[in-house]
Amino acid sequence: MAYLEPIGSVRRMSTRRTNPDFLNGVPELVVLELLSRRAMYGYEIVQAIQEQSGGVLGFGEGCVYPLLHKLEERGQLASQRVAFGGRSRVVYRVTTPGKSRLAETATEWRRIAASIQGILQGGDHALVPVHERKAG
Amino acid sequence: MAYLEPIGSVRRMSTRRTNPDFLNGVPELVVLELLSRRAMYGYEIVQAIQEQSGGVLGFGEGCVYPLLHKLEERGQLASQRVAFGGRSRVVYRVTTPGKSRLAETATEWRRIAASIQGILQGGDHALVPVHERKAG
DNA sequence: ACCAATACCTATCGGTTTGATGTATTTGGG
DNA sequence: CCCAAATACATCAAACCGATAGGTATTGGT
Repeated sequence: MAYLEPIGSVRRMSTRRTNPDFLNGVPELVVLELLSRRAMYGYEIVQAIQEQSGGVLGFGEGCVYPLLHKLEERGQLASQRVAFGGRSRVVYRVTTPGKSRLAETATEWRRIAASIQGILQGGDHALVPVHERKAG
Repeated sequence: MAYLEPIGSVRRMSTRRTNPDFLNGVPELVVLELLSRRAMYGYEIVQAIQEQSGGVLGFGEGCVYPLLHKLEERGQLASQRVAFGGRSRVVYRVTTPGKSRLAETATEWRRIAASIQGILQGGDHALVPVHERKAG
């Protein structure tokens, strides 16, 4: 059906983001956090993450959209289709369970980040050999 | 409790760790950091991660051993089999390329962690990146 | 008409971590 | 002495996640 032209291959700006690892679970946390401030639509979130992170984070649409769907399935987000200039956007907001989830994951993140930070700054002090024999 | 257990099925304490996500790439960073202080063997590293993180991190052997092999393949670690009381341990140390790698990933981690921290504390006042500082 | 940006979506690939299991040796308790 | 637990190495399947590349449609600028 397609014409012989690469009509589908819309050589676009590329949604690539080249994130540097360390990111498991972070998209969820960030999306919940951003949406907890105000309702947003998917495309907007993708850009907001880039901007608010100063370009450090850049989760593509292929990461964000499936995540939004998943969070909605879980009942942590709710969506609403909103007409906007003859066009429609799917606007998401955080539900009450979603707020709980955000609180949990944010706390968890701080714990873990602090722990890693501690190890990275551990330097030569706090150098305890692992010869602690189980005393019990 | 049948005593006729197959000899191989050693019902052990289970190496499960139940880490809470947020961890992609972190094992590598932590292993390089710990080894940069002093040479260690695998089993020791697994325990050191738990202890030095105050129990927050707990990467199992199934995570650490393959990681050690991978890092060695990359030339970022070097290993040496060391006899120890009729037993042998594989002791790892960080190579020069490994130290570079550690420096890179540690810097990267700080960038990302700071960014996420910023978003989590962002509230409504938009934080503007302050990387305009430049010597010269 | 064309192209870029906007706006939604899905599918697939690859890497990582989890959790289980295998194997062998040493140590400690009864 | 025997057994269980701890030590110490290793590998593997499944699951999960994010990166990347597609796919479709609308709008606005030139």
